Amino acid sequence: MQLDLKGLEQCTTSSFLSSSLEKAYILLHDASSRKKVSSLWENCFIVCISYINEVSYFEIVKKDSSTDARAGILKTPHGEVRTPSYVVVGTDAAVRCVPSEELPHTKTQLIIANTYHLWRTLGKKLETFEGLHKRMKWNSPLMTDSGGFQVFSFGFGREHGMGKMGNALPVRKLSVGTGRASSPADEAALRSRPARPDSCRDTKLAGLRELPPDNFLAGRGKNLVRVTDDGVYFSTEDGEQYLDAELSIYIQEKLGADIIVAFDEPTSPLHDHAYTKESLERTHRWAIRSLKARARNDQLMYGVVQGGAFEDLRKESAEFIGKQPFEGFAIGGSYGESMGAPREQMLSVLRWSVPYLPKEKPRHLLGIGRIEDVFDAVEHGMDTFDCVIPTREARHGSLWTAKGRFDVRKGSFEGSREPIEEGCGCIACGEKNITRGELRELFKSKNMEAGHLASLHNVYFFNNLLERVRDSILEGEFSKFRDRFLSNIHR
RNA sequence: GCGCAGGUGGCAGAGCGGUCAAUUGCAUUAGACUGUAAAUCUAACGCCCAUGUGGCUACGGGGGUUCGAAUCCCUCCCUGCGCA
Repeated sequence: MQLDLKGLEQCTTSSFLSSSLEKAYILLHDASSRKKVSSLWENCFIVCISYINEVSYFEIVKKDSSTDARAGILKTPHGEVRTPSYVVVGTDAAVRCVPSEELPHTKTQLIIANTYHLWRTLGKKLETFEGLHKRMKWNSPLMTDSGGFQVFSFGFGREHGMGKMGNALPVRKLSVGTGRASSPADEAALRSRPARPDSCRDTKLAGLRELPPDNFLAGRGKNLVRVTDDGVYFSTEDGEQYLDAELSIYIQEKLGADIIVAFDEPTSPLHDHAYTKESLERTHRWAIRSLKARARNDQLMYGVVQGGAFEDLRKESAEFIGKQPFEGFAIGGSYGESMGAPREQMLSVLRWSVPYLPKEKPRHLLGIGRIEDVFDAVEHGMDTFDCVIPTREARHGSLWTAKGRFDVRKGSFEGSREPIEEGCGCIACGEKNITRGELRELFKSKNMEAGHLASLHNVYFFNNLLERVRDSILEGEFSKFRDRFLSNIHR
Protein backbone atom coordinates (compact mmCIF):
# COMPACT_ATOMS: atom_id res chain seq x y z
CA MET A 1 0.00 0.00 0.00
CA GLN A 2 1.46 3.30 -1.10
CA LEU A 3 1.03 6.20 1.24
CA ASP A 4 2.45 9.67 1.05
CA LEU A 5 3.04 10.30 4.70
CA LYS A 6 5.31 13.21 4.01
CA GLY A 7 2.54 15.02 2.26
CA LEU A 8 0.15 14.40 5.05
CA GLU A 9 2.48 15.77 7.64
CA GLN A 10 2.91 19.00 5.78
CA CYS A 11 -0.68 19.95 5.57
CA THR A 12 -2.50 21.78 8.31
CA THR A 13 -5.03 20.08 10.44
CA SER A 14 -7.98 21.74 8.77
CA SER A 15 -6.86 21.03 5.24
CA PHE A 16 -5.96 17.57 6.29
CA LEU A 17 -9.45 17.08 7.58
CA SER A 18 -11.05 18.21 4.39
CA SER A 19 -8.74 16.61 1.85
CA SER A 20 -7.27 13.50 3.33
CA LEU A 21 -10.15 11.53 4.75
CA GLU A 22 -9.59 8.64 2.46
CA LYS A 23 -5.92 8.39 3.22
CA ALA A 24 -6.64 8.60 6.90
CA TYR A 25 -9.13 5.84 6.58
CA ILE A 26 -6.60 3.64 4.85
CA LEU A 27 -3.97 4.45 7.44
CA LEU A 28 -6.21 3.56 10.30
CA HIS A 29 -7.03 0.24 8.80
CA ASP A 30 -3.53 -0.74 7.91
CA ALA A 31 -1.56 -1.79 10.93
CA SER A 32 1.84 -1.57 9.31
CA SER A 33 1.38 1.97 8.09
CA ARG A 34 -0.22 2.99 11.35
CA LYS A 35 3.02 2.29 13.11
CA LYS A 36 4.78 4.82 10.93
CA VAL A 37 2.48 7.58 11.95
CA SER A 38 3.51 9.83 14.80
CA SER A 39 1.19 9.98 17.75
CA LEU A 40 0.40 13.58 16.87
CA TRP A 41 -1.00 12.53 13.56
CA GLU A 42 -2.60 9.53 15.04
CA ASN A 43 -4.87 11.74 17.05
CA CYS A 44 -5.73 13.59 13.92
CA PHE A 45 -6.56 10.42 12.08
CA ILE A 46 -8.92 9.35 14.77
CA VAL A 47 -10.79 12.58 14.36
CA CYS A 48 -10.90 11.99 10.63
CA ILE A 49 -12.07 8.46 10.70
CA SER A 50 -15.24 9.51 12.41
CA TYR A 51 -16.13 11.83 9.58
CA ILE A 52 -16.17 9.04 7.15
CA ASN A 53 -19.71 8.14 6.32
CA GLU A 54 -19.09 4.51 5.94
CA VAL A 55 -18.64 3.28 9.46
CA SER A 56 -16.69 0.07 9.43
CA TYR A 57 -17.13 -0.97 13.03
CA PHE A 58 -20.89 -0.93 13.08
CA GLU A 59 -23.14 -2.60 10.61
CA ILE A 60 -26.87 -2.22 10.66
CA VAL A 61 -28.23 -5.51 9.45
CA LYS A 62 -31.92 -4.81 9.59
CA LYS A 63 -34.19 -1.89 10.34
CA ASP A 64 -37.67 -2.35 11.73
CA SER A 65 -40.36 -1.12 9.40
CA SER A 66 -42.71 0.44 11.93
CA THR A 67 -40.34 1.69 14.64
CA ASP A 68 -36.78 2.98 14.85
CA ALA A 69 -35.55 -0.37 16.08
CA ARG A 70 -32.56 -1.80 14.31
CA ALA A 71 -30.45 -4.92 14.55
CA GLY A 72 -26.76 -4.60 13.96
CA ILE A 73 -23.26 -5.84 14.56
CA LEU A 74 -20.78 -3.83 16.56
CA LYS A 75 -17.25 -4.89 15.78
CA THR A 76 -14.53 -4.50 18.39
CA PRO A 77 -10.97 -5.78 18.70
CA HIS A 78 -12.27 -8.43 21.06
CA GLY A 79 -15.14 -9.61 18.95
CA GLU A 80 -18.55 -8.67 17.75
CA VAL A 81 -21.57 -7.56 19.66
CA ARG A 82 -24.87 -8.34 18.07
CA THR A 83 -27.23 -5.49 18.79
CA PRO A 84 -29.54 -4.59 20.36
CA SER A 85 -27.64 -5.90 23.34
CA TYR A 86 -27.72 -5.64 27.06
CA VAL A 87 -24.47 -4.53 28.64
CA VAL A 88 -23.78 -6.28 31.89
CA VAL A 89 -22.29 -4.12 34.61
CA GLY A 90 -18.95 -5.14 36.09
CA THR A 91 -18.01 -1.96 37.89
CA ASP A 92 -14.90 -3.20 39.67
CA ALA A 93 -13.67 -5.36 36.81
CA ALA A 94 -15.98 -8.20 37.80
CA VAL A 95 -19.62 -8.94 37.38
CA ARG A 96 -20.66 -9.22 40.98
CA CYS A 97 -21.40 -12.76 42.09
CA VAL A 98 -20.66 -14.21 38.66
CA PRO A 99 -17.22 -15.76 38.11
CA SER A 100 -15.84 -14.92 34.70
CA GLU A 101 -15.75 -18.54 33.60
CA GLU A 102 -19.51 -18.67 33.97
CA LEU A 103 -20.18 -15.54 31.96
CA PRO A 104 -20.30 -17.40 28.64
CA HIS A 105 -23.27 -19.32 29.99
CA THR A 106 -25.19 -16.09 30.58
CA LYS A 107 -25.18 -15.00 26.94
CA THR A 108 -23.24 -11.91 27.97
CA GLN A 109 -21.72 -10.12 25.00
CA LEU A 110 -20.43 -6.90 26.46
CA ILE A 111 -19.48 -5.83 29.98
CA ILE A 112 -19.05 -2.29 31.28
CA ALA A 113 -16.58 -1.47 34.03
CA ASN A 114 -16.11 1.82 35.81
CA THR A 115 -13.26 4.25 35.45
CA TYR A 116 -13.79 6.03 38.74
CA HIS A 117 -13.87 2.90 40.87
CA LEU A 118 -10.94 1.27 39.13
CA TRP A 119 -8.96 4.49 39.34
CA ARG A 120 -9.58 4.54 43.07
CA THR A 121 -8.74 0.91 43.67
CA LEU A 122 -5.81 0.55 41.32
CA GLY A 123 -4.19 3.91 41.89
CA LYS A 124 -0.65 4.03 40.59
CA LYS A 125 -0.84 0.41 39.57
CA LEU A 126 -2.70 1.70 36.54
CA GLU A 127 0.63 2.73 35.06
CA THR A 128 1.57 -0.88 34.59
CA PHE A 129 -1.91 -2.34 34.47
CA GLU A 130 -2.20 -5.44 32.33
CA GLY A 131 -5.56 -4.39 30.93
CA LEU A 132 -9.11 -5.19 31.86
CA HIS A 133 -9.46 -8.14 29.51
CA LYS A 134 -6.61 -9.94 31.15
CA ARG A 135 -7.62 -8.93 34.63
CA MET A 136 -11.16 -10.11 34.10
CA LYS A 137 -10.21 -13.20 32.14
CA TRP A 138 -12.71 -11.95 29.60
CA ASN A 139 -11.49 -12.00 26.05
CA SER A 140 -14.66 -10.50 24.66
CA PRO A 141 -15.89 -6.93 24.23
CA LEU A 142 -15.54 -4.56 27.14
CA MET A 143 -16.62 -1.02 27.77
CA THR A 144 -15.66 1.48 30.45
CA ASP A 145 -17.77 4.29 31.75
CA SER A 146 -15.90 7.54 32.20
CA GLY A 147 -16.48 8.17 35.89
CA GLY A 148 -18.89 10.91 34.94
CA PHE A 149 -21.74 9.17 36.64
CA GLN A 150 -19.89 9.35 39.96
CA VAL A 151 -19.83 13.11 39.57
CA PHE A 152 -23.57 12.86 39.94
CA SER A 153 -23.97 9.90 42.27
CA PHE A 154 -21.45 11.08 44.85
CA GLY A 155 -22.59 14.66 44.47
CA PHE A 156 -26.09 15.76 43.81
CA GLY A 157 -27.49 12.25 43.78
CA ARG A 158 -26.05 11.47 47.17
CA GLU A 159 -27.10 14.79 48.60
CA HIS A 160 -30.68 14.22 47.52
CA GLY A 161 -30.84 10.50 48.11
CA MET A 162 -31.69 9.90 44.50
CA GLY A 163 -31.86 6.47 43.05
CA LYS A 164 -31.41 4.98 46.43
CA MET A 165 -34.40 3.67 48.24
CA GLY A 166 -36.23 6.67 46.91
CA ASN A 167 -36.16 8.11 50.38
CA ALA A 168 -35.15 11.67 49.86
CA LEU A 169 -37.78 12.67 47.37
CA PRO A 170 -39.31 14.97 46.62
CA VAL A 171 -36.71 17.66 46.67
CA ARG A 172 -38.25 21.10 46.67
CA LYS A 173 -35.40 23.44 47.14
CA LEU A 174 -32.50 22.69 44.90
CA SER A 175 -28.95 23.65 45.16
CA VAL A 176 -27.15 23.59 41.89
CA GLY A 177 -25.10 20.62 42.85
CA THR A 178 -21.67 22.11 42.79
CA GLY A 179 -20.34 20.51 45.85
CA ARG A 180 -20.33 21.95 49.26
CA ALA A 181 -21.46 25.40 48.39
CA SER A 182 -24.32 26.38 50.61
CA SER A 183 -24.94 29.77 49.06
CA PRO A 184 -24.38 31.36 45.68
CA ALA A 185 -21.45 33.28 47.14
CA ASP A 186 -19.85 30.12 48.46
CA GLU A 187 -20.41 28.52 45.17
CA ALA A 188 -18.73 31.30 43.26
CA ALA A 189 -15.80 31.05 45.63
CA LEU A 190 -15.54 27.31 45.11
CA ARG A 191 -15.65 27.61 41.36
CA SER A 192 -12.96 30.20 41.33
CA ARG A 193 -10.57 28.04 43.28
CA PRO A 194 -7.57 26.88 41.32
CA ALA A 195 -8.34 23.78 39.38
CA ARG A 196 -5.58 21.59 40.69
CA PRO A 197 -1.91 21.71 41.46
CA ASP A 198 0.34 21.51 38.43
CA SER A 199 2.15 18.56 39.88
CA CYS A 200 -1.07 16.66 39.63
CA ARG A 201 -1.42 17.63 36.02
CA ASP A 202 2.03 16.30 35.24
CA THR A 203 1.91 13.00 36.96
CA LYS A 204 -1.52 11.86 36.13
CA LEU A 205 -1.86 9.39 38.91
CA ALA A 206 -0.15 11.52 41.53
CA GLY A 207 -1.45 11.19 45.01
CA LEU A 208 -3.04 7.86 44.43
CA ARG A 209 -2.29 4.79 46.37
CA GLU A 210 -3.86 1.44 46.81
CA LEU A 211 -6.85 1.84 49.00
CA PRO A 212 -8.32 -0.11 51.85
CA PRO A 213 -12.06 -0.64 51.58
CA ASP A 214 -13.74 2.72 51.29
CA ASN A 215 -14.79 4.20 54.56
CA PHE A 216 -15.02 7.75 53.43
CA LEU A 217 -18.48 6.99 52.21
CA ALA A 218 -19.76 6.38 55.70
CA GLY A 219 -22.61 8.70 56.46
CA ARG A 220 -25.22 9.74 54.01
CA GLY A 221 -26.47 12.77 52.35
CA LYS A 222 -23.30 14.76 52.08
CA ASN A 223 -22.31 16.01 48.69
CA LEU A 224 -18.79 14.68 48.14
CA VAL A 225 -18.19 16.34 44.80
CA ARG A 226 -16.99 19.74 43.78
CA VAL A 227 -17.44 20.48 40.10
CA THR A 228 -15.33 23.08 38.37
CA ASP A 229 -15.13 23.88 34.71
CA ASP A 230 -11.77 22.19 34.58
CA GLY A 231 -12.70 19.00 36.29
CA VAL A 232 -14.12 17.44 39.39
CA TYR A 233 -12.93 17.03 42.96
CA PHE A 234 -14.09 13.98 44.86
CA SER A 235 -13.87 14.04 48.63
CA THR A 236 -12.25 10.83 49.73
CA GLU A 237 -10.54 9.61 52.85
CA ASP A 238 -7.31 10.66 51.17
CA GLY A 239 -8.56 14.17 50.75
CA GLU A 240 -9.80 15.53 47.47
CA GLN A 241 -9.06 13.54 44.33
CA TYR A 242 -9.18 15.30 41.02
CA LEU A 243 -10.63 13.78 37.89
CA ASP A 244 -11.13 15.44 34.54
CA ALA A 245 -11.62 14.58 30.89
CA GLU A 246 -7.94 14.06 30.15
CA LEU A 247 -7.37 11.87 33.16
CA SER A 248 -10.52 9.87 32.55
CA ILE A 249 -9.44 9.11 29.00
CA TYR A 250 -5.93 8.39 30.14
CA ILE A 251 -7.26 5.88 32.66
CA GLN A 252 -9.66 4.38 30.15
CA GLU A 253 -6.84 3.88 27.73
CA LYS A 254 -4.82 2.21 30.44
CA LEU A 255 -7.77 -0.02 31.26
CA GLY A 256 -7.96 -0.86 27.60
CA ALA A 257 -11.64 -1.54 27.04
CA ASP A 258 -12.92 -1.74 23.49
CA ILE A 259 -15.41 1.06 24.01
CA ILE A 260 -14.73 4.09 26.16
CA VAL A 261 -16.93 7.02 27.12
CA ALA A 262 -16.24 10.75 27.14
CA PHE A 263 -16.17 12.41 30.55
CA ASP A 264 -19.45 14.12 31.39
CA GLU A 265 -21.50 15.56 34.19
CA PRO A 266 -24.96 14.05 34.43
CA THR A 267 -27.73 16.21 35.78
CA SER A 268 -31.01 15.25 37.31
CA PRO A 269 -34.56 16.10 36.27
CA LEU A 270 -34.61 18.08 39.50
CA HIS A 271 -32.00 20.52 38.28
CA ASP A 272 -33.34 23.73 36.89
CA HIS A 273 -32.89 24.91 33.34
CA ALA A 274 -30.12 27.34 34.13
CA TYR A 275 -27.93 24.82 35.89
CA THR A 276 -28.68 22.08 33.39
CA LYS A 277 -27.60 24.38 30.57
CA GLU A 278 -24.45 25.41 32.34
CA SER A 279 -23.63 21.80 33.09
CA LEU A 280 -24.40 20.72 29.56
CA GLU A 281 -22.06 23.28 28.09
CA ARG A 282 -19.39 22.03 30.45
CA THR A 283 -20.09 18.46 29.37
CA HIS A 284 -19.71 19.58 25.75
CA ARG A 285 -16.33 21.16 26.46
CA TRP A 286 -15.30 17.99 28.27
CA ALA A 287 -16.42 15.97 25.26
CA ILE A 288 -14.08 17.90 23.00
CA ARG A 289 -11.30 17.57 25.52
CA SER A 290 -11.96 13.83 25.75
CA LEU A 291 -11.57 13.51 22.00
CA LYS A 292 -8.37 15.52 22.00
CA ALA A 293 -6.96 13.51 24.87
CA ARG A 294 -6.99 10.27 22.91
CA ALA A 295 -3.69 8.54 22.42
CA ARG A 296 -4.92 5.16 21.23
CA ASN A 297 -6.76 4.41 18.05
CA ASP A 298 -8.10 0.97 18.78
CA GLN A 299 -10.90 2.00 21.08
CA LEU A 300 -14.32 3.32 20.13
CA MET A 301 -15.19 6.47 22.01
CA TYR A 302 -18.78 7.41 22.75
CA GLY A 303 -19.83 10.98 23.39
CA VAL A 304 -22.56 11.61 25.93
CA VAL A 305 -25.75 13.61 25.40
CA GLN A 306 -27.09 15.42 28.45
CA GLY A 307 -29.71 18.12 28.89
CA GLY A 308 -31.83 16.85 31.75
CA ALA A 309 -35.56 17.07 31.36
CA PHE A 310 -35.50 20.00 28.96
CA GLU A 311 -36.40 19.56 25.34
CA ASP A 312 -34.38 22.48 24.06
CA LEU A 313 -31.29 21.38 25.96
CA ARG A 314 -31.57 17.75 24.92
CA LYS A 315 -31.82 18.83 21.31
CA GLU A 316 -28.96 21.25 21.70
CA SER A 317 -26.82 18.59 23.31
CA ALA A 318 -27.68 15.82 20.88
CA GLU A 319 -27.01 18.13 17.96
CA PHE A 320 -23.68 19.25 19.34
CA ILE A 321 -22.46 15.87 20.51
CA GLY A 322 -23.89 14.18 17.41
CA LYS A 323 -21.66 16.33 15.21
CA GLN A 324 -18.50 15.44 17.04
CA PRO A 325 -16.25 12.73 15.67
CA PHE A 326 -17.18 10.09 18.19
CA GLU A 327 -17.53 6.50 17.06
CA GLY A 328 -20.74 6.17 18.99
CA PHE A 329 -23.12 8.11 21.16
CA ALA A 330 -24.54 7.61 24.58
CA ILE A 331 -27.56 9.22 26.12
CA GLY A 332 -26.94 10.02 29.74
CA GLY A 333 -28.94 11.41 32.57
CA SER A 334 -31.93 9.27 31.69
CA TYR A 335 -33.81 8.45 34.78
CA GLY A 336 -36.25 5.89 35.87
CA GLU A 337 -38.93 6.63 38.38
CA SER A 338 -36.50 6.31 41.24
CA MET A 339 -34.59 9.30 39.96
CA GLY A 340 -37.57 11.55 40.39
CA ALA A 341 -38.76 11.45 36.83
CA PRO A 342 -41.90 9.90 35.48
CA ARG A 343 -41.30 7.05 33.08
CA GLU A 344 -42.55 9.09 30.16
CA GLN A 345 -39.67 11.46 30.67
CA MET A 346 -37.18 8.89 29.51
CA LEU A 347 -39.18 8.43 26.34
CA SER A 348 -39.22 12.14 25.75
CA VAL A 349 -35.49 12.30 26.22
CA LEU A 350 -35.08 9.62 23.57
CA ARG A 351 -37.49 11.30 21.18
CA TRP A 352 -35.72 14.63 21.55
CA SER A 353 -32.19 13.30 21.28
CA VAL A 354 -32.00 10.37 18.92
CA PRO A 355 -32.98 12.25 15.71
CA TYR A 356 -29.80 14.30 16.03
CA LEU A 357 -27.49 11.33 16.33
CA PRO A 358 -25.89 9.90 13.20
CA LYS A 359 -27.96 6.97 12.04
CA GLU A 360 -25.01 4.86 11.01
CA LYS A 361 -23.28 4.93 14.38
CA PRO A 362 -24.05 2.91 17.49
CA ARG A 363 -26.11 4.43 20.28
CA HIS A 364 -25.98 3.53 23.92
CA LEU A 365 -28.49 4.34 26.63
CA LEU A 366 -26.65 4.76 29.89
CA GLY A 367 -27.97 3.13 33.01
CA ILE A 368 -31.39 2.03 31.85
CA GLY A 369 -32.57 -1.52 31.77
CA ARG A 370 -35.88 -2.70 33.13
CA ILE A 371 -37.96 -4.73 30.71
CA GLU A 372 -40.26 -1.93 29.61
CA ASP A 373 -37.35 0.48 29.37
CA VAL A 374 -35.43 -1.89 27.16
CA PHE A 375 -38.32 -2.19 24.74
CA ASP A 376 -38.75 1.57 24.70
CA ALA A 377 -35.07 2.10 24.09
CA VAL A 378 -34.89 -0.40 21.26
CA GLU A 379 -38.02 1.02 19.72
CA HIS A 380 -36.42 4.46 19.70
CA GLY A 381 -33.29 3.28 17.98
CA MET A 382 -30.93 2.51 20.81
CA ASP A 383 -28.48 -0.32 20.29
CA THR A 384 -27.04 -1.03 23.72
CA PHE A 385 -27.89 -0.25 27.34
CA ASP A 386 -26.19 -1.08 30.56
CA CYS A 387 -27.99 -1.45 33.83
CA VAL A 388 -27.29 -2.58 37.33
CA ILE A 389 -30.76 -3.99 37.79
CA PRO A 390 -30.08 -7.65 36.86
CA THR A 391 -27.12 -8.07 39.17
CA ARG A 392 -28.12 -5.78 42.02
CA GLU A 393 -31.65 -7.05 42.28
CA ALA A 394 -30.41 -10.63 42.07
CA ARG A 395 -28.31 -10.08 45.16
CA HIS A 396 -31.35 -8.56 46.82
CA GLY A 397 -33.54 -11.54 46.02
CA SER A 398 -35.53 -10.14 43.10
CA LEU A 399 -35.74 -12.57 40.21
CA TRP A 400 -36.81 -11.56 36.72
CA THR A 401 -38.97 -13.73 34.55
CA ALA A 402 -41.10 -13.28 31.48
CA LYS A 403 -44.09 -13.07 33.79
CA GLY A 404 -42.58 -10.30 35.85
CA ARG A 405 -40.35 -9.90 38.83
CA PHE A 406 -40.74 -11.64 42.16
CA ASP A 407 -38.98 -11.55 45.50
CA VAL A 408 -37.88 -15.09 46.20
CA ARG A 409 -37.28 -14.31 49.87
CA LYS A 410 -40.96 -14.01 50.60
CA GLY A 411 -42.49 -16.57 52.91
CA SER A 412 -44.85 -17.73 50.22
CA PHE A 413 -41.93 -19.43 48.46
CA GLU A 414 -41.01 -21.54 51.45
CA GLY A 415 -40.78 -25.12 50.28
CA SER A 416 -41.76 -24.16 46.75
CA ARG A 417 -40.74 -26.77 44.21
CA GLU A 418 -41.30 -24.45 41.29
CA PRO A 419 -38.22 -23.52 39.24
CA ILE A 420 -37.19 -19.87 39.08
CA GLU A 421 -38.50 -19.82 35.55
CA GLU A 422 -39.88 -22.74 33.64
CA GLY A 423 -37.83 -23.54 30.56
CA CYS A 424 -35.05 -21.06 31.36
CA GLY A 425 -31.63 -21.98 30.02
CA CYS A 426 -29.51 -20.42 32.74
CA ILE A 427 -27.20 -22.49 34.91
CA ALA A 428 -29.38 -22.05 37.99
CA CYS A 429 -32.59 -23.16 36.31
CA GLY A 430 -31.07 -25.69 33.95
CA GLU A 431 -27.93 -27.39 35.11
CA LYS A 432 -28.51 -26.83 38.83
CA ASN A 433 -32.26 -27.22 38.67
CA ILE A 434 -32.76 -24.91 41.61
CA THR A 435 -36.28 -24.46 42.98
CA ARG A 436 -37.68 -21.24 44.37
CA GLY A 437 -37.90 -22.90 47.77
CA GLU A 438 -34.23 -23.85 47.71
CA LEU A 439 -33.19 -20.43 46.54
CA ARG A 440 -35.26 -18.84 49.29
CA GLU A 441 -33.53 -21.05 51.84
CA LEU A 442 -30.14 -19.95 50.54
CA PHE A 443 -31.11 -16.30 50.84
CA LYS A 444 -32.54 -16.85 54.30
CA SER A 445 -29.40 -18.55 55.51
CA LYS A 446 -27.29 -15.81 53.94
CA ASN A 447 -25.53 -18.36 51.82
CA MET A 448 -23.30 -16.73 49.20
CA GLU A 449 -24.67 -19.15 46.66
CA ALA A 450 -27.98 -17.30 46.73
CA GLY A 451 -26.66 -14.14 45.07
CA HIS A 452 -24.61 -16.24 42.71
CA LEU A 453 -27.53 -18.32 41.43
CA ALA A 454 -29.89 -15.37 41.30
CA SER A 455 -27.33 -13.34 39.35
CA LEU A 456 -26.77 -16.17 36.90
CA HIS A 457 -30.49 -16.22 36.28
CA ASN A 458 -31.11 -12.49 36.00
CA VAL A 459 -28.13 -11.83 33.76
CA TYR A 460 -29.16 -14.68 31.52
CA PHE A 461 -32.74 -13.47 31.54
CA PHE A 462 -31.91 -10.01 30.24
CA ASN A 463 -29.33 -11.20 27.74
CA ASN A 464 -31.77 -13.78 26.48
CA LEU A 465 -34.54 -11.21 26.29
CA LEU A 466 -32.36 -9.01 24.13
CA GLU A 467 -31.44 -11.94 21.95
CA ARG A 468 -35.13 -12.51 21.34
CA VAL A 469 -35.64 -8.81 20.70
CA ARG A 470 -32.84 -8.92 18.18
CA ASP A 471 -34.27 -11.99 16.50
CA SER A 472 -37.68 -10.37 16.34
CA ILE A 473 -36.20 -7.37 14.53
CA LEU A 474 -34.38 -9.61 12.11
CA GLU A 475 -37.61 -11.43 11.44
CA GLY A 476 -39.52 -8.19 11.04
CA GLU A 477 -41.68 -9.00 14.03
CA PHE A 478 -40.43 -6.56 16.62
CA SER A 479 -43.70 -4.78 17.42
CA LYS A 480 -45.56 -8.02 17.63
CA PHE A 481 -42.97 -9.55 19.90
CA ARG A 482 -42.91 -6.46 22.12
CA ASP A 483 -46.69 -6.32 22.50
CA ARG A 484 -46.95 -10.01 23.25
CA PHE A 485 -44.09 -9.95 25.72
CA LEU A 486 -45.31 -6.90 27.60
CA SER A 487 -48.86 -8.17 27.81
CA ASN A 488 -47.66 -11.32 29.58
CA ILE A 489 -46.01 -9.44 32.40
CA HIS A 490 -48.02 -9.53 35.60
CA ARG A 491 -47.63 -6.70 37.94
C1' G B 1 -33.94 -30.86 100.71
C1' C B 2 -30.12 -26.80 100.91
C1' G B 3 -27.25 -22.96 98.23
C1' C B 4 -26.66 -19.90 94.00
C1' A B 5 -28.41 -17.87 89.35
C1' G B 6 -32.58 -17.00 86.55
C1' G B 7 -37.95 -16.55 84.62
C1' U B 8 -39.30 -9.82 79.87
C1' G B 9 -43.15 -9.43 73.58
C1' G B 10 -42.34 -15.65 68.03
C1' C B 11 -36.90 -16.48 69.69
C1' A B 12 -32.41 -14.43 71.85
C1' G B 13 -31.49 -10.66 75.13
C1' A B 14 -31.37 -5.24 77.50
C1' G B 15 -33.81 -2.51 81.23
C1' C B 16 -33.51 -2.99 87.56
C1' G B 17 -38.71 2.71 91.10
C1' G B 18 -41.46 7.30 87.08
C1' U B 19 -39.40 9.86 80.41
C1' C B 20 -41.37 1.56 79.34
C1' A B 21 -45.92 -0.97 75.20
C1' A B 22 -40.53 -1.68 76.96
C1' U B 23 -33.08 -0.76 73.80
C1' U B 24 -31.02 -4.20 70.41
C1' G B 25 -30.43 -8.54 67.29
C1' C B 26 -32.91 -12.56 64.81
C1' A B 27 -37.43 -14.06 62.75
C1' U B 28 -41.89 -12.23 60.36
C1' U B 29 -44.50 -8.71 56.98
C1' A B 30 -44.49 -4.90 53.36
C1' G B 31 -41.74 -1.73 50.18
C1' A B 32 -37.53 0.05 47.42
C1' C B 33 -33.39 -0.77 43.99
C1' U B 34 -32.30 1.85 36.47
C1' G B 35 -24.03 4.71 33.48
C1' U B 36 -23.07 -0.15 41.49
C1' A B 37 -21.67 4.32 48.30
C1' A B 38 -25.80 -1.65 47.66
C1' A B 39 -25.15 -9.93 48.49
C1' U B 40 -28.23 -3.54 50.43
C1' C B 41 -31.62 -0.05 52.41
C1' U B 42 -36.48 1.67 54.44
C1' A B 43 -40.84 0.77 57.19
C1' A B 44 -44.26 -2.07 60.26
C1' C B 45 -44.18 -5.58 64.06
C1' G B 46 -49.14 -6.52 72.09
C1' C B 47 -54.61 -5.63 71.23
C1' C B 48 -58.56 -1.94 69.99
C1' C B 49 -60.80 2.56 67.91
C1' A B 50 -57.68 4.36 64.36
C1' U B 51 -58.62 11.46 64.63
C1' G B 52 -54.69 10.94 69.21
C1' U B 53 -49.47 14.34 74.05
C1' G B 54 -56.15 7.99 72.45
C1' G B 55 -58.10 3.47 75.12
C1' C B 56 -56.96 -1.44 76.96
C1' U B 57 -54.01 -5.62 78.58
C1' A B 58 -48.89 -6.68 79.55
C1' C B 59 -42.27 -8.14 81.76
C1' G B 60 -43.87 -16.51 85.40
C1' G B 61 -48.73 -16.76 89.21
C1' G B 62 -50.66 -14.39 93.60
C1' G B 63 -50.18 -10.75 97.36
C1' G B 64 -47.79 -6.33 99.31
C1' U B 65 -44.88 -1.41 99.75
C1' U B 66 -45.42 3.29 96.98
C1' C B 67 -48.59 9.03 94.41
C1' G B 68 -46.21 5.51 90.86
C1' A B 69 -43.44 -1.30 90.01
C1' A B 70 -40.76 -5.04 84.49
C1' U B 71 -37.78 -2.68 88.36
C1' C B 72 -38.41 -3.11 95.90
C1' C B 73 -40.62 -6.93 99.62
C1' C B 74 -43.33 -11.72 100.70
C1' U B 75 -45.07 -16.19 98.80
C1' C B 76 -45.97 -19.97 95.26
C1' C B 77 -44.66 -22.25 90.58
C1' C B 78 -40.96 -23.27 86.96
C1' U B 79 -35.71 -23.59 84.77
C1' G B 80 -30.30 -24.14 85.14
C1' C B 81 -25.93 -25.08 88.00
C1' G B 82 -23.60 -26.75 92.56
C1' C B 83 -23.99 -29.50 97.25
C1' A B 84 -26.40 -33.31 100.03
